[in-house]
Amino acid sequence: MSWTDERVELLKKMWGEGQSASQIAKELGGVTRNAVIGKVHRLGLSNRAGTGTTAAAAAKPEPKAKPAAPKVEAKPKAEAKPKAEAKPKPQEEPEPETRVAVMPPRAKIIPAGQPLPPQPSANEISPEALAKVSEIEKKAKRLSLMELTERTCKWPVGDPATDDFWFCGLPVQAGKPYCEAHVGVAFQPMSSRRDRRR
DNA sequence: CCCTGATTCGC
DNA sequence: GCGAATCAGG
Repeated sequence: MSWTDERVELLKKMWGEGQSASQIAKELGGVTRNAVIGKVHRLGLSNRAGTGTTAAAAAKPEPKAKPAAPKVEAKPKAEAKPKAEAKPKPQEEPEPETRVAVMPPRAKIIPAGQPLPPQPSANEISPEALAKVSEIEKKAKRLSLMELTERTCKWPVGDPATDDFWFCGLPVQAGKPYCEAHVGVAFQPMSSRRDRRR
């Protein structure tokens, strides 16, 4: 397969949308994610706004290899811009807090004598997410605490005080503590806080 | 172990 | 220019 205009265009589009290289490769077909990444670099559109990976490591090559490269590398580079240099960037805050963290079902610890706090956000989880969870819990591996590993979902199910307690144990993804379904419950997009008459 | 992107270098 | 191999991080 070669990089036709169409394919490059799709690559640019998807990359711009934040799709991963592997996803793009899958979509394009006939290429590996390495090919996609290589192309992305050649196109010069590498760094997307911080894709959480090796930005730092990228900046420090040459642990070995490449012996001689006596580049004179003089860089006068008198880049004088006549006007309009200042980039209007008052918007510095990258965290529009589109998500609301909801605590996992832990044992209720309520201060004695206190009325129940209104629990502003710990309720009203989207029906889809809940359905997904009930569905997923059928497939759950029901691991015990000691069976949990780095890549098993640590979502607790049941009452810790009884035998009927276990952890989901399904595969987690990319450093998250929970499986896909439980991540969906733990991190609610604020948009899902739709008004639901109670 | 799964994933991510980055870099190198023979082709 | 291409991309597999490798690296580095989550």
